[in-house]
Amino acid sequence: MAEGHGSAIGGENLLFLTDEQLRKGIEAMFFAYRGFTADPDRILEAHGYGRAHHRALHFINRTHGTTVNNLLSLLGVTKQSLNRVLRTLIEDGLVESRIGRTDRRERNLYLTAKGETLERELSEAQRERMRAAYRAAGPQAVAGFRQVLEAMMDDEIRRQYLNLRDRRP
Amino acid sequence: MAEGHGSAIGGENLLFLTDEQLRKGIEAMFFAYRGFTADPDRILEAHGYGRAHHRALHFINRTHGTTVNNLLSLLGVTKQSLNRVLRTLIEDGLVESRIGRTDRRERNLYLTAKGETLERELSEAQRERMRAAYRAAGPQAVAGFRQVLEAMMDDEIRRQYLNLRDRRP
DNA sequence: ATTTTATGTCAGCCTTGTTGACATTCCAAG
DNA sequence: CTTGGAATGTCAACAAGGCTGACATAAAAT
Repeated sequence: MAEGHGSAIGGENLLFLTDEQLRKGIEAMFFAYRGFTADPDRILEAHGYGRAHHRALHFINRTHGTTVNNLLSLLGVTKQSLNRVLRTLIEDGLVESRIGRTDRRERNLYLTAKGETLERELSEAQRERMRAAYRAAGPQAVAGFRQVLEAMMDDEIRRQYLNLRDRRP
Repeated sequence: MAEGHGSAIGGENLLFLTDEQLRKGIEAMFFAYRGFTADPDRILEAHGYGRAHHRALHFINRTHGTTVNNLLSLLGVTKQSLNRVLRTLIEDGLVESRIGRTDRRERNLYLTAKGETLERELSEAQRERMRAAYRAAGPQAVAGFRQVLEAMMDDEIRRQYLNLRDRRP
């Protein structure tokens, strides 16, 4: 299968990329993502939630008071799909939905104390795995890891990702 | 990124990792994985398949003649779940299932010409994205990327991942 | 001869994605 | 003030793709 296409040759920073190397990268993404979600998944299951709940909790915690629309574009799902998850989180008292002050059509979303507790439990498990991986790989590897991941995102998503810096009040 | 993150302090290879840096890594994984699957997803949709079919095609292509059990442990799903996908791929003439020669209980799985065509279409789209990301990030980044991803895998999965090297006949 | 293994299959359930339709609320333009 | 459109919520229905449990078959292993 197509060995020997995709080779960059020459001057400075060019890579010699075989399809085999690229495939290993693809497989690494696939398997690593499994590890990446494994710990939160276990915690979520114990609480009767799924990954969708985790994502909502994460980004509500990340950008306090975010609107539903903003959350939708971050998560990349339909409002109906998000709404189902959001409803259970609100019913269970993990998320608070406040009517917008300036625009009363909007809802501003916040974690309750209970929601923050679960979010912290989830993110600490995930951070711990990330921390261990970072330590094992070393500082230079970490920088490269982030660079490649950012380059892999769709443009619009990358913009949103970068805008998430230091937004917390 | 990489402004002052991943700074090595103290003795050898120690990292100073803030929760904020770890969170950016977590979000990078989440968003990058979306990009990672975006191109194949579009192709799959046009053919009436889903990600599960892609994964099966990938690993059958990767390890020609693999058994169902082996595929199961690579994919990390139940046989019922895999079987549903596999059945449609066989019915559609993308995959061939041959009775094992030494052990006739086993089924050895192969891509047909048609299956190889789709697999190549999918993997070329995915490789192209990976190649672009690698080029944008540079060789050092690529090495780091792989190191962090490997460190993030569960041990058993990493073993399987490493065993996939150079297995192709 | 019996047990175990590998596989397939049926049935049913859950999560989480989708579309479509429709109601409500409210800002903003005419 | 009325009306159009935007933001949100909700209901219904459907699909993909996970899961469990139960059961069948063939073949290997004991």
